[in-house]
Amino acid sequence: MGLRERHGEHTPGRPARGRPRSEAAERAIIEGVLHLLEDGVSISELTVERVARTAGVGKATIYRRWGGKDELLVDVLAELEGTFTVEATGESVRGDLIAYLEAVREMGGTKGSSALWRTVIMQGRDNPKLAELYHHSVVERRRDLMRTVLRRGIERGELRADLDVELTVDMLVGPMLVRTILHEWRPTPDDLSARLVDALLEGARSRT
Amino acid sequence: MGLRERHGEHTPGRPARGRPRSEAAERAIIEGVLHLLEDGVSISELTVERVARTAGVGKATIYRRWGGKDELLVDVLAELEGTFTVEATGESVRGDLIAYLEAVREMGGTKGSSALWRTVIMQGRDNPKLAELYHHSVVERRRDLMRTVLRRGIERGELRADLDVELTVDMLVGPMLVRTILHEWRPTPDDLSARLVDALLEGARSRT
Amino acid sequence: MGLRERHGEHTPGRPARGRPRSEAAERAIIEGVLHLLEDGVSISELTVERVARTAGVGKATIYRRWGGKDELLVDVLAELEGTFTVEATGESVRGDLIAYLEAVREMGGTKGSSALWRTVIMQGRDNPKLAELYHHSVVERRRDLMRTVLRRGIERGELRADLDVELTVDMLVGPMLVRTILHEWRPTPDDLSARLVDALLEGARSRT
Amino acid sequence: MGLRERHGEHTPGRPARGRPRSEAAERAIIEGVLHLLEDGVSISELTVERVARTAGVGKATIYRRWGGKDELLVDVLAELEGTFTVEATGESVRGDLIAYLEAVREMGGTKGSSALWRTVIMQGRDNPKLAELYHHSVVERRRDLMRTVLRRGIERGELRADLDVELTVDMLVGPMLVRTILHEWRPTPDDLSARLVDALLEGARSRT
DNA sequence: CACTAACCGAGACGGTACGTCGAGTCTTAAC
DNA sequence: GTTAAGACTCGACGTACCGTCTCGGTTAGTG
Repeated sequence: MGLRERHGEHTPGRPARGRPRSEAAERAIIEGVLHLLEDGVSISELTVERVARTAGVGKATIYRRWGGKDELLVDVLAELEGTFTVEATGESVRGDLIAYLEAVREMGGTKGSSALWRTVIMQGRDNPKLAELYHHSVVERRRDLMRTVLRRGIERGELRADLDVELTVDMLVGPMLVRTILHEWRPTPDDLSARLVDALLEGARSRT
Repeated sequence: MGLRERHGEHTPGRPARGRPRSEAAERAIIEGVLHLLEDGVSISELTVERVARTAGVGKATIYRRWGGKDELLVDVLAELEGTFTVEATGESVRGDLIAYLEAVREMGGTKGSSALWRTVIMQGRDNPKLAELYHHSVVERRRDLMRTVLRRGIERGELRADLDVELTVDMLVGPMLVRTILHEWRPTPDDLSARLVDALLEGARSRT
Repeated sequence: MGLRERHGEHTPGRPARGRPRSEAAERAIIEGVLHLLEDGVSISELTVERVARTAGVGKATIYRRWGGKDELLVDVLAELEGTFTVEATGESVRGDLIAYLEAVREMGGTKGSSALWRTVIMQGRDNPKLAELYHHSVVERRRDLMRTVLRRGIERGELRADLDVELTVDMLVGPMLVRTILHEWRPTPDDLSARLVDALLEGARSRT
Repeated sequence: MGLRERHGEHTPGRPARGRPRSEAAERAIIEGVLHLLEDGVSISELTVERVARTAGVGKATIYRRWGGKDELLVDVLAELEGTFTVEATGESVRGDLIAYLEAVREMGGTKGSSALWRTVIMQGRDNPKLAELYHHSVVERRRDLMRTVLRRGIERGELRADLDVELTVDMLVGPMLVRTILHEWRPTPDDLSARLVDALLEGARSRT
């Protein structure tokens, strides 16, 4: 995943010494967190102590792999991210963008996912390295998908040549985040993605 | 403000007895938090214990007014919100929207402000009542300003008659939030507001 | 007792501020330790965590008063020491010495007492200040009683004029310690004190 | 030595198979402990983990030989005990006893020796088997030397015929222990042994 | 000479206790 | 009845060792 295996792992240069780290323990920890989140345990209730108890693991085994709760949660989020897939047909820019936003919407709906998003956003100030790491390996990967779609649209002539790609990505991602994370309680109608893409494509100005 | 003065205050019906609450203490607490935030103290370092020490106040004095750190922070955010003003001339929808977004951008740049935003966002799951309270008295007030502008634009014929107002608000607010809170580190060029409004008005579709 | 009230207690100079320390908590802690010792809990099983649980007290409340388990145990020992009394009639040196040794023997037989003795002896190297404090306020007090008895014996002519008082104290205390602490399992016959005193008085040399 | 080679050693009945235990490792461990003790490391700081690190040995290598820290320390003490020798000429009871006590005094002065004594004393309650083992193989051996000297004195008529040998041993050993272990800080004058023996022989009673 | 069982250092494992910190509540004297 | 101060119980923090287990890699004998 590129996020895990960062903390105190042995350097691949020298030969592996001592008992290797248990993959079973690692899985038990991450799945323990997911299980707790699915049970509606909030982030502040998600103590390292409790995760260890749930996973049937010593606290030290957690701290051996991650520097603390935050780093662990980033990896759990990465685990969820692994399930993120987009079915972009490439037939039209409109279709691809809608497919992408639908995928984002589904992710946001996943149990615990938005709570985790919140946490990583929260940690941005406290732990800049963590935030940067997360953004480079998760956020940027997603944004790149959109950039590719948009650039192809410009090349094909479907989108205006002077389009500000970065700004457009923000205009697609931003509203989706507002709905799924900030105003989680607000309903997200099924055709939200389509309406958002259309609004972006057609513009708000009256054309009489 | 509507947010403060909620917790454990004596009912105005019966006569006030004993020593009245010190307004000086209240100011000292809120300004203590602001001072700490300006000094780069992160939210997790912002303990009630530390706030009390900084403000030269007993912990009980804080708990007498607010239910906990979260409620206190909402009031501090409301304090900041009080400085939020928009100079909307009413001359054109474009100008008003740009003026509004510029005001949002300035708020986001305020020291500690985005950290507080993060916190309230974070608390959404843990403390739904708090989130709701915050949204109704701060967020909705802001959104109402935009709705008014947009509806006036529709009436004037500047905006298309079938415009989805709520969605459009999200498309203006969302990207701004992404910049000022999520990707705080990304540069926010001076003309960002104008470019965002224009992109929204004109649409992305190529018009040959 | 002179041993307690050492750790982090407020200086009597300035006025007492804040909630005073709970004497009930203090009693609960010390009596909790005594209760555990009586239940046959060994010193290494006597964790701070367990004492806190038994006494129904937070760990911090213990650490607020004592620097750690060792200091606490010295105070518990002092508590036991408070029950140490000798019924010396002053009629004869022999009688007084026997009475004293009997008192020592009873103390050693007290549940938990010898375990505590062991601990303090043990800590001698690790924590010299603690050991010194203990010796000055407990051990020396006891030895002084014996010195007085012995000096009175010399004045009366019951004991030889050139008697080495310190050495004689050691010769009385040492064997008793060997029996009650070191070789706890060895039987201590009822007339042990008398035989010890007589052996000391009469000497081992054959007198034909 | 009689103490070592107890733990998990292969039964001599069946043929020895596999790699034999490294004597070098064993020496490294014991000398590691002695080295640490000489460096002023206290018993509570003397963790198995640290001993293993110091000796350049895996923890399992220690646990393969001894059941834990306590058993290891008994063996280290036995190592020291090996240096205990008495030069008893047999010419007079007085001379032999003094020679013996001098040997004890020298042992007590050895670096780390008294700390180890303390430890074994300490463990008496927690680990009775250990204490018994230690007493039978170290303490009793020493005491037997004294019993022999005393009985010879009685036979020769140097000592009174009704002498309580056990009690007399205690009266010789006890004061020496008090000085070298309990009151380690008290000076032990060169002629202490002689004065102690003389006091025991002559008695305290005034003989006018 | 190959086999193989038990050793070796290293270090991860599930635990327990450590001593500290903060949460939110309670109890003083002072005003 | 408030105030600042500082106690209280509770529970999580992150660390250190415990005694055990598991690696890859020796190091004898035996077959």
